[in-house]
Amino acid sequence: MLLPALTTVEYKKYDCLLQEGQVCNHLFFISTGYCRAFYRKGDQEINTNFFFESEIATNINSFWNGEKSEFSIRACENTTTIVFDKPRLVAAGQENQELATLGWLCGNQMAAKLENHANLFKLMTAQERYEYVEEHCPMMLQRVPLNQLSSYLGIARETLSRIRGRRS
Amino acid sequence: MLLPALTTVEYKKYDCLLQEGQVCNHLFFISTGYCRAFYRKGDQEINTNFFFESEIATNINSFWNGEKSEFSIRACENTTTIVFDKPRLVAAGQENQELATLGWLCGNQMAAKLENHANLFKLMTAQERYEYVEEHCPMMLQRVPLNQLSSYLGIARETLSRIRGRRS
DNA sequence: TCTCTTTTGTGACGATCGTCACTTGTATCA
DNA sequence: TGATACAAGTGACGATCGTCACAAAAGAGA
Repeated sequence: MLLPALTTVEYKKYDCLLQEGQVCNHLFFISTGYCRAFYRKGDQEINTNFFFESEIATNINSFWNGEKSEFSIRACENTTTIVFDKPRLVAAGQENQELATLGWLCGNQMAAKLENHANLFKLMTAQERYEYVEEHCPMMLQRVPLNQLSSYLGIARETLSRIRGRRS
Repeated sequence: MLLPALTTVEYKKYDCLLQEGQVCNHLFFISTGYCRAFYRKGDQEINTNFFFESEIATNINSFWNGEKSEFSIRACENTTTIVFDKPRLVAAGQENQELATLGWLCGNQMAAKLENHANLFKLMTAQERYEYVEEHCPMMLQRVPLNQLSSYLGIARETLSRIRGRRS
């Protein structure tokens, strides 16, 4: 029942999954690779999220409410995704109760992730935030270049470099 | 169809809607008053969220996944809520497709709120965060005491007091 | 109205972090 | 493999913000 809503799509490094200003009509389930969500602020990019294998990359607001996205999503490696098309997903959801729950599962996962992340800033200092990621998402440190990570953690690239140096 | 799942409950100021360590089995729709969600960190409380009229207060993770809540929710004023009971809500959802969507509407609203909040810290300085709230949630400044607001904005109480002084 | 408590304001000082400028290291690709 | 671009490390300096201590103001209750 789901099959018609699914497509496998490959993105090359730097390719755009979602462009700022567009409406997001897809859920991207990441099979391999990873990607990042970022805002533009003046002449720089601020990373607000990273999506790795088995996570769903999307702009929930844009997807459900049809609003234009304020951020872009780009592949950071060559990335294979399983794309859920919105109209077809909705159609499938009409026929099957189970599929409808996919919607809130997705929102749920996203909310949990965002809440954790927001709390990093309220509960911890810059150094503690780094150590948190070190412990809970070591993969992130291995795969995401430091200059990309810095805006995600709200720390200047130079400071992040020094924090890392301090503890090895 | 929804009626059996609904109860009106009144909470007095300081009353507890959700206790840290408990599983959250309710959605609290706020009719009047407001409440706050907070973590305990050492001997202090860190506010992570405020819920005002027409918003739904809950711990989404705990509600959907049955995990113990890591934070508490307390009334900050005498507060009237419409409580959605989980088992009854699920039962109603079985019979009616429309009701099932309530689940992701709620998660969706929460995710949007959390995302905005997380971005405050990555995109803005302390002063800009204050100005953002001043512009987008002026009610918060009027109703939430400054010492409660400070942890929500990740700013020391004293600094927040000075920021406010600077701009009047 | 008068305590007692809570909230807010203010000064001084130090720690942390951001910024700028530059160097070093590491990919990438013709 | 050499040239170019990108990523990461480093030093110096200043701005911002947190912390501590205390004073003023505002509420709450008897």
